[in-house]
Amino acid sequence: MTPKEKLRPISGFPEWLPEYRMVELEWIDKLRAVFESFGFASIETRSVEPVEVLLKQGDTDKEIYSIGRLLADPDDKAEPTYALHYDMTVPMARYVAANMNDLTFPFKRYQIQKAWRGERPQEGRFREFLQCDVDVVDTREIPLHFDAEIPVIMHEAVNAIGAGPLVTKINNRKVLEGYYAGLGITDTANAIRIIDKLDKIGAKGVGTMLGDELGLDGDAIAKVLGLAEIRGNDASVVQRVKALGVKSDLLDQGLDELHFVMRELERYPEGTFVADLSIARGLAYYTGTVYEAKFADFPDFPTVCGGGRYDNLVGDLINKRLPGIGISIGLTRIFAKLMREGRIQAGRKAPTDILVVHTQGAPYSVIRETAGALRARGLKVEQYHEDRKLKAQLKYAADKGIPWIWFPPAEAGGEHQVKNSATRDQTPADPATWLPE
RNA sequence: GCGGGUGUAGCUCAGGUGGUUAGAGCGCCAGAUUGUGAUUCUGGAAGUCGGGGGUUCAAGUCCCCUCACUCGCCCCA
Repeated sequence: MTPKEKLRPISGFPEWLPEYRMVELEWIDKLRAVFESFGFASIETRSVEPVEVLLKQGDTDKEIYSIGRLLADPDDKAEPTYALHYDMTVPMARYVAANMNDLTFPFKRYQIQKAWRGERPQEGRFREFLQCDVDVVDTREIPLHFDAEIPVIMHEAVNAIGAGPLVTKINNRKVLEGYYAGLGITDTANAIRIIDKLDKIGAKGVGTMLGDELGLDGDAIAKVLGLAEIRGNDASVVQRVKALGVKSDLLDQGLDELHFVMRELERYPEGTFVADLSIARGLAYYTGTVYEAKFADFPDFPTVCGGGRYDNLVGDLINKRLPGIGISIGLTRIFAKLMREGRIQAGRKAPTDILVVHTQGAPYSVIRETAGALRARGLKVEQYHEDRKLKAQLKYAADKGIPWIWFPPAEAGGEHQVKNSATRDQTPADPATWLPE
């Protein structure tokens, strides 16, 4: 590997400059505040899981990164295979199952962590990214009210970081599965996968695929498309689904649930939460309400938040059924897109409030004690550790956007001065009492 | 996994049809009557032209392979 290659960016592993990272940190603080305002507690799970834990749920062809020790013996069968987690849901399920006795249910937690996926990167798709998950897990049946609360939490969180407006589409897996069952479609998983392409390839393309791949006749295709085209802001969509005349118990149950959720969300501005019967979500473990949110301004950009209800995530891990519901916010995806669109106002390059310059000839102890006195009063203070020409020190402060410059006296007991970077006013000041502004 | 595009200084890029010691702007460092930020001026450091092979008297330039980045497809929590 040449030195040049060592320096190259790695596709899908984004890094931000300090001025942007500061904004990202502010976002994280705001998201935390919203999650905690709803009573969710934070946990952090390890970055790796046994490969079998990650593969057991969902599909088996996941693009996951496995990890190993460079010094491991490749023939050692006892060496376990770990992999970086590709979401927070599966690790959370494992964590809950492992700590059943010590958790109080319903267990409500949020997690803001990196996730890793090996998929080919492209705009909005990374291999290492930050994700914020909010979930509720219970040992008993989870009330439907959570189905309405979860998207509200997400909505408030996204608003808090100024990333909206989003359009959140809502559907219910029971409606899809019940409807397809009522039509006699057995391969619901594939039907859902094809329907998911409606936005991309249109009704005609979807109809062709349904015919070619699932062997549906024109009548069934029309029925499937008829359902997928239903969307609306309120509970009335339920009537329109019923009007299609497909019958099944599961469908009725799903429609009742969807009706309840949409009724609860009717108080939000039109277009914020929309029932959309074409939304399916790829993940296999969803069993009820599903959510998918996109930027209102960038409809072609991939989903930025997604989630839903699942009957059971831990069934393979312990002999117990733990239903849950949650949603995930794609922090890196949102951040990178808004950055690309120039919507992120980069702040200062450092948190420093005051730069204490190295006054020519001043004893180092005077400079250090000056900085210490200011720092002890809660200010963010850095010293210029080199007796370099003032011009260079001031340029450093200007380049970093440091708002105040402090001039310690050349000898102990002398006069201190402070300068406002913006106005360039310079006045005597006492490090024991001085305050900004 | 498949297809298109692109790889030259820290960054953004020039370098018709091959031809002496590979350039610019920005950035960086130093200086312009010995310590207060700008602009300007002067000087300086910095590139095995992504890597390997081939054609040729001669390759940054042409051919092949390979790697990386990037856009799209596939897939997608």
